Amino acid sequence: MANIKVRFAPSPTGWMHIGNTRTALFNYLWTKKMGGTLLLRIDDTDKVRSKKEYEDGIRDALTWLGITWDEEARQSARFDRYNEVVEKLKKDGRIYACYDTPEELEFKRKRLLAKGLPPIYDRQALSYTAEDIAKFEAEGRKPHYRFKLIDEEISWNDVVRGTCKYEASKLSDPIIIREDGSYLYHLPSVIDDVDFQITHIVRGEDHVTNTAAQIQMFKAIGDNVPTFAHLPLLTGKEGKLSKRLGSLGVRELRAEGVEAMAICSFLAKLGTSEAITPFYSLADLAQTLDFSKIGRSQPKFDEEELKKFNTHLVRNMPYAALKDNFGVSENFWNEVRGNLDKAEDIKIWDNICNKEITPVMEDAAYTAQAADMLPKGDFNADTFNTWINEVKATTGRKGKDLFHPIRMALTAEANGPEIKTLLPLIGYDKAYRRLKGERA
RNA sequence: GGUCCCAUCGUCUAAUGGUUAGGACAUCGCCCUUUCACGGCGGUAAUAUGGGUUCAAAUCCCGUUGGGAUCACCA
Repeated sequence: MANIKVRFAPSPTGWMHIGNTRTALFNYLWTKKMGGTLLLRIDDTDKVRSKKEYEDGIRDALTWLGITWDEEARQSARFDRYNEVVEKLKKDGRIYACYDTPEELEFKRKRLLAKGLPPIYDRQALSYTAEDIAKFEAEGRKPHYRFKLIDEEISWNDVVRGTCKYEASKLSDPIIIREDGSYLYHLPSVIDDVDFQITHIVRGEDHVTNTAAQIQMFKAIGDNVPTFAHLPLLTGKEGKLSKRLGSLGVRELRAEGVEAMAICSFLAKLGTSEAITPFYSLADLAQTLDFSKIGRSQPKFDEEELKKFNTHLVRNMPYAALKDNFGVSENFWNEVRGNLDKAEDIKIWDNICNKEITPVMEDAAYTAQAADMLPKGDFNADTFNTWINEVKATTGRKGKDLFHPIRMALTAEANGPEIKTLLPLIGYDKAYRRLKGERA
């Protein structure tokens, strides 16, 4: 399987979300594992809905996730090429003009559905007479164009679904050019896949019937049909579909402190027979990619589980994997990370150990007394035990009464890393002053 | 409604005709820890349903039920 080439083809009509990300990720991981190339193709044939801001958003999200691409293409720049192919296909009789209005089509669909029939286009346009067409034109109607499916069985061997078969007669001839002359998704996508020599198409399962129609397009244009891999779609907690818009955005997750590698590790393993475990680089993750381990049923994506997983990943994160070390040392990170919920929470502890805080005084007289017993000089790992034993012996306190006022004075937080490890980080001066109730 | 796909612990899944139905996450308990965690150890917990086929079915076949996709002048 030499020189694989895949593509991620988002349409800039919305933000990157979890479903998109999963598709992009699988494409990316596969190129990394196989040494292939990834094309980022902006599918902006829909001029009305495509927006620069969404396109930028997609790039930002991919970049933040660590998903890089080798080549780039834009469909709106390739209309001349599409026109060329359309001319050929028209000559071949594979593309035909239709004059139905959207209302007429809608009506036909509803009628078929009401009769319990599949809402497939009836191909009335294929039997237009010259008079019919002249009449439509006289009415000022503009044609839209359909791709004519050949009535035969279409089959392919899907990397995740195995052998797939469709009867073309059960499918509608897809509309490929709108009444206003603009292109719809199906054909340009195929032309690009041919021109950019895409070898494998990895996309969501929602595309399987498109694949059937598109295989005929590939054959009509040339002879190279790429290999397909259709990933089962993610569902939401309540079984609702979480595809496309309306599902969770990458930007939101990022803003909530979810690590890029948490998203990638989670999405790469969800729905596979492998355990979801933290990976700290996409390169490592890529080595574990195996399409044969992807199940065929639809996994549930639960945002809460992702967040729990993120916490787990952060608490085990090596210093080297930190994108932003927030100005703390490796030693500091290792001492504190086990208590973090999000990586940026390290700032809270940096603040406590290295900046100024106002102590919380639960028992000022007691902590002041304890302050005077603090060993002078540099603190080390044993300092706490020595000190607390003396405090215990002197005051007769024990348990919560012994520790809690000290923790609150020292850190102003009820929970956190052991005071034993914190004390050397805070140092004598700050510790003494905080125990005395001073801001330090 | 047509077509296609799916159905094992709460969740993701393993077991390709013979297993005490395994693992991971979550959960619960214990240990560690004079906090919260991290970590270690252990427990609870599943083959949707009805028929076949077979000495033997989670596994093969048919039906039912349930879920999803698609059938757009979206991608």
